Amino acid sequence: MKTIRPFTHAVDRLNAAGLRPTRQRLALARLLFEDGNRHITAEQLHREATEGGVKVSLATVYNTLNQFTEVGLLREVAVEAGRAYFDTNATAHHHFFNDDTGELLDIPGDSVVLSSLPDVPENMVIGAIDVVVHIRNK
Amino acid sequence: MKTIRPFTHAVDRLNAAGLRPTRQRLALARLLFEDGNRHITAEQLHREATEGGVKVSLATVYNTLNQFTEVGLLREVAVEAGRAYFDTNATAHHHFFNDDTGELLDIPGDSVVLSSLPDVPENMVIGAIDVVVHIRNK
DNA sequence: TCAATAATTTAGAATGATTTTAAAAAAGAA
DNA sequence: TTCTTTTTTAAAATCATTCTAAATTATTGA
Ligand SMILES: [Mn+2]
Ligand SMILES: [Mn+2]
Ligand SMILES: [Zn+2]
Ligand SMILES: [Zn+2]
Repeated sequence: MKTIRPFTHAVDRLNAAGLRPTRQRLALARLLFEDGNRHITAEQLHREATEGGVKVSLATVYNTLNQFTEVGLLREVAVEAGRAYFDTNATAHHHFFNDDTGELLDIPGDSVVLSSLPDVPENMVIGAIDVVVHIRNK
Repeated sequence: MKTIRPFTHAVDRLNAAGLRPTRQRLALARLLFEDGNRHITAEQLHREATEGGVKVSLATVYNTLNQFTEVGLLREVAVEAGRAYFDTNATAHHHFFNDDTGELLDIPGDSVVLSSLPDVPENMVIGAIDVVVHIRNK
C-alpha cells in the first residue's frame, strides 16, 4: 500500500504550481527534488543536466530556476555577491557557508535560535530572516 | 584642548593601514568615513565622488573599496546576488535590508541575539555570522 | 634637486553571471 | 489536424566587477 505523500513526483509539483510539465522542466525538477535537499547554482544544474544527457539551454535553466522560485518551489539564498544559490528547501532555515569551497549547507532545524528580534523601522514589516554562518577549514 | 581620537582624519586611517594617502584614496575615505557609518556600493560611491567634483575612475573606486576591505577599514555585506555592499562599520553587527529600495541598515547593537549556535562540521571553524532581516513597506 | 624606482590611477578591454530578444519548437485546445 | 499559446533556444545585450597595459604620481636616494 502506497503512502500518499505530496509532491512525490516532479510532474505533480509542476501541475500544482501551474507550470506545464515540459521535458526540460521535468528533467530539472527531477535533478532538483529527487534526492533530498540541494543548494545549487544555475551553472551547476546546467552542467549536471548536460552530463546526464538532458539537452537544455542555460537560458532555460535560469528561466526554470526563477519560475520555480516565483511559485515557491525554490528559494534564493544570498551568500556572496556574484553568485545566486537556489535552495530546494523553501521553508525557513539557516545556512553554513564554506568560504573556501563555496559549499552551502543547511543548519539543522532549531540549532540556531534568535532569542530577540529588533524593532522594525516605521511602516515596515519583516519578510524573512537569513542567518549565514561562514565557516572555513581547520 | 583636543581629545585624541583614533582615525579622526582620513589621512590617519590610510597611514595606519599602510596605504599611501593619494588624492583619490583621501577623497573616497572622506566620503566613506566622515559622516558616521555608511552602507554603499561601488557605483554609488563613484557617483557621489563625481558629483562632488572628485575626479576618480570607477576602477579606482573598486580598487580602493577592495583595499580598504583587505586592511579592515571596511567589510563587505552580501544581501543579494549581483550587488556588493561595503560597510564602514567593520565590527560584528547585523542588518535590515529593504528589499524594495535596496537600502541596507544597521540593526542596533544587541537587539538581535543568537541564543544558540549550531555544531560546526568536523575540522571547520566559524569565521563570521551574518544576520540579514529582510523588510518591506507597509 | 633630480633622475631612478615603485606605487597608483586610468581607459578600455575582458570576464562572468544573468537577462533579453526574436525566432523556432513544443504543448494544449478546438 | 489546425489554431493558438507557451516554452525553448541561440545569440545578443546588460550589468557588475576585474584585468591589462600604459600614463601619472609619489617616494627614494644620490
Ligand atoms: Mn532572480
Ligand atoms: Mn571582492
Ligand atoms: Zn538550505
Ligand atoms: Zn552595517
